[in-house]
Amino acid sequence: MPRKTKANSDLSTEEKIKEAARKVFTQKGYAATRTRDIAEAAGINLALLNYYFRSKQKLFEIVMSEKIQKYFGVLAPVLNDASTSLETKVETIASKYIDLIIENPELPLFVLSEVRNNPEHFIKLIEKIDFLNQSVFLQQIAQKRPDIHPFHFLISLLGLCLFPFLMKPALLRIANLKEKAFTDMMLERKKLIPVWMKAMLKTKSVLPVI
Amino acid sequence: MPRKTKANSDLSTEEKIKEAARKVFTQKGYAATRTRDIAEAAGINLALLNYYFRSKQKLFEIVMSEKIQKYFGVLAPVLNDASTSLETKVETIASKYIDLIIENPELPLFVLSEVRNNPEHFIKLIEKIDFLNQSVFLQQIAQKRPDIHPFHFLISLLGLCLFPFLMKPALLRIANLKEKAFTDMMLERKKLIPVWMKAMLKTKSVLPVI
DNA sequence: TCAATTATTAATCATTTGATTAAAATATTT
DNA sequence: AAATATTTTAATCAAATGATTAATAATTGA
Repeated sequence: MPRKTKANSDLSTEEKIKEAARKVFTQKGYAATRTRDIAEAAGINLALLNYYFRSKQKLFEIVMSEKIQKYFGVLAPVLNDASTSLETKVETIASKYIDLIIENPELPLFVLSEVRNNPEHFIKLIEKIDFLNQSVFLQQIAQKRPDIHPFHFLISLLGLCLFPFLMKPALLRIANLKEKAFTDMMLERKKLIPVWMKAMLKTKSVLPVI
Repeated sequence: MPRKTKANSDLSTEEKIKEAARKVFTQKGYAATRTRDIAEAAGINLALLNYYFRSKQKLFEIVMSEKIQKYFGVLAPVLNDASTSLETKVETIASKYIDLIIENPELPLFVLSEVRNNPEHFIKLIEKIDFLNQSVFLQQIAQKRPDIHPFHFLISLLGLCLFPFLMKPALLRIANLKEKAFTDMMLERKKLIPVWMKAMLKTKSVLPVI
């Protein structure tokens, strides 16, 4: 067993493994990742992986937890801030989210894939974001557009931010973009999305009243 | 070798395997799928899989090709129709796409994951949609909004259609939706998205002129 | 310093898994 | 029906892979 009791000066091995795991898992997904890949990427002996983290699964869960926290942690405080306007929230979310994902471009697809493959791992994490239902953000939307389910707008906002990163490989090829040009476009979207969302919230009602 | 020369009355075995492969591959992704899973789902002996399709990889490529064709095949004719307005195109795409995905809800994530894991498999297929660059659709957008890269709008449109399906598992849980309610929301989006896109295309310019 | 603890390594295990083989069953042709 | 071709099955192989073990090295605490 690895010791955890003592303040060990050199955390590097354990951290190296986690770092490598983050990288390989996010790149290839759980099933396609071999523990040997992680060991190699970390520059450590394969057995050390099991020494520090019992199993591939355990290591994955740790890395995953952190990722999800990062993924949704950005949202929570913004969405529940009663002191800011809806418009401000949209601006903040678009800006923070796009920045976050520019630095973790593989995160969205990774999370979505793994939620699909192992939904049970995410029950706890999803419970953490149950606050969303009662969030100030959704209330503000509902107030402005009582005719449309507020989740329509939340999904749209997230989709406008995230989807380009999901399409990135295809996009680079089809639109003939370089990495830099793609990033620039995503930075542009930080300005575009709030404007778009504002316009979307203003549109006339088209859904039948029930 | 399976014979292919003769008009065999009973295609069922080969087709059963493909059907099962479609299902299991799209549900779990390539790496997490075991040929035994497919065989079991198809109710056939494992060896038959290799008898009809040499290898897991070959079977996957066949199934994949068909899926992608379906995925992008809907777009092509619509995007290149010079006789319809931009608005009409947006309506048609939103409507057709959402219908398509309601019937293949796992398709988007499957395609995106596999493009990530094996981009080389998709080079040919991506070449097929190179027409997009010169498509009437993009030209119409560029004409209406010369200040914004037309791909911004294409991505947004696709994102608004597809992203809810990617988020579906989380959404059902968080928004407390049932399957039916989710589908209804997606049908609503067929009306909402064209209205939204129209509003987005009308917004005032916010990007700096270069 | 030296015993005890912790970390690391190489070798190996056991299971999973894609694929093959040889024999049996079924269908087709003559 | 006999011969031939095709399909299906059970058994098995070989490689990959997650995990363990036993020995060694390094570190720590007395």
